[in-house]
Amino acid sequence: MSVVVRFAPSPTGVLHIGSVRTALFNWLFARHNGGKFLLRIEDTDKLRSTEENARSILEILNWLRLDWDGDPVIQSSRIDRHKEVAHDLVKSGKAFFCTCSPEDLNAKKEAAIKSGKPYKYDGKCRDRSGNKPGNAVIRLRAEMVGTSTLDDLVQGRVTIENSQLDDLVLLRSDGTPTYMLSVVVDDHDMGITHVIRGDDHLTNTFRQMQIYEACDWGVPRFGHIPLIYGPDGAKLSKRHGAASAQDYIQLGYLPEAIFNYLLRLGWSHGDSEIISREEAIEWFDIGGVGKSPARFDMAKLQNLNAHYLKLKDDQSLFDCMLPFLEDGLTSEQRQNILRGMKSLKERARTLVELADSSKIYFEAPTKFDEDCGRYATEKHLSLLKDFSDIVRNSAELKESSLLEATKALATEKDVKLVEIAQAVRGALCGRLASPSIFEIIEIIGREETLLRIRNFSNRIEKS
RNA sequence: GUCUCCUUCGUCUAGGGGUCUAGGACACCGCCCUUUCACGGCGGCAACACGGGUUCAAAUCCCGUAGGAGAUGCCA
Repeated sequence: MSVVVRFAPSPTGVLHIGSVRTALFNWLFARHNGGKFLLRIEDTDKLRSTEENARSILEILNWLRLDWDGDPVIQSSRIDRHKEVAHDLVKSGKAFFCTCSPEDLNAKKEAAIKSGKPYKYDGKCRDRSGNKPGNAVIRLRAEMVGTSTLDDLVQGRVTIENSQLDDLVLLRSDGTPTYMLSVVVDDHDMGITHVIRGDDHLTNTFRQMQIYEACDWGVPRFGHIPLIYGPDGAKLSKRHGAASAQDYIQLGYLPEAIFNYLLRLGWSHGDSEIISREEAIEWFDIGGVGKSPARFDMAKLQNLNAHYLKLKDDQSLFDCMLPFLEDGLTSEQRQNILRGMKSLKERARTLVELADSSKIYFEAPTKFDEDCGRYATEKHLSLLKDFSDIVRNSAELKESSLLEATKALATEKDVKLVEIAQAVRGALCGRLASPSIFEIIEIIGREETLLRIRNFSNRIEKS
């Protein structure tokens, strides 16, 4: 059986992270089954769609390495075809012209709601015949009796009464096709075998199935995956966890982490947590996707990201981090960051954190965390002087020899090593958390070390 | 309102009648390692929404209830 799936975003805004997951599941389904993963840009809402958005969607798919087959289909280029199908349906009696005005319909709807009755189109124009009246819409002549059943790949068997459905609009009064018509026609023409999409489309699927049947086309299989919610169970938004894929890039997440996290959200393979893309392709099964909606957990994403950060080699991690660093770094500064990368990446959860922590290798601290004040005493001032002497007099600045010398100093002065180390750390980094101070000294060198300690000491003396 | 779907630790989940005194991961807490912070190691806290059935046996099957979500557009 050959499998053809598609991802069909509309470029009306930024790509939501939930849509990214839909794309991921489609891609995995295609790759697992050796099928095709097609792309369709649903840009029929000309008012809200932009080229810019469309471009950024492709960028994000590329970023995640979700490669698609063939050229993207641009839905707006297919409008004539959609219209043709609608008119064919009128000819074959499966659809009809309707001249009810939106105002009339609205009035009927409000009346129905007011009287507590379920509303649906009353079929007033069903028996109209002849040519298209001026500003008529085309409605599907929907099946009203019996039931319809959908064997959903994710949701299982779902059945509804056809009486719930009504004669949906296929072509608007201005002659443009509706979403319902366009998806069906495009999915059919593109040879889509499996439609995997958000479960907000679940009930619409029954309407779409009727269009397939009216056209006498085979109905594809459907899989409706649950939406993703924010940490508080509400919709994912900027306020509660980022909402768009672009946000996560800016927050400093790696594509590997997003890939893994999104896959694990609502899907699992036993106890596996860290899943490579190869394993994902091998293991993915659409039936294994959970039916219940999942909440987005930033902490878990961060943990995964930290994991993938550590996995990356120093050079490529540096390249990933580059956009988060300020421009104009000298090649020496870059070299220093690279040398310190091994220890830096153990401490960072995101590229933003990594870039921030790497500052110690190209600029002296300009501000100091409050808790550095603990080491701003007479005693520490004197220790910093002694430590400076060690740095000044060491033949070469090696981590091991510096450590020995500092230990000796601690013994001599009868203080704990930590007292010296933390004072030095504060002076070098402006904060009390960093890689080994001796490693930092080895990288930034004698002059810079002495300078930073002097600056810090001056500060203490002033206050 | 009507229809549809969902409900296992705080979160993501394993589980598909007996192996469940319910497993893993993240988060949290404690201990160890340690010049700090991390990393790593060890340990701890913590869940089957509720009520009825069916069955020798139910987290697992059925029916209700409650709560949540989605659909009900000449948006996509």
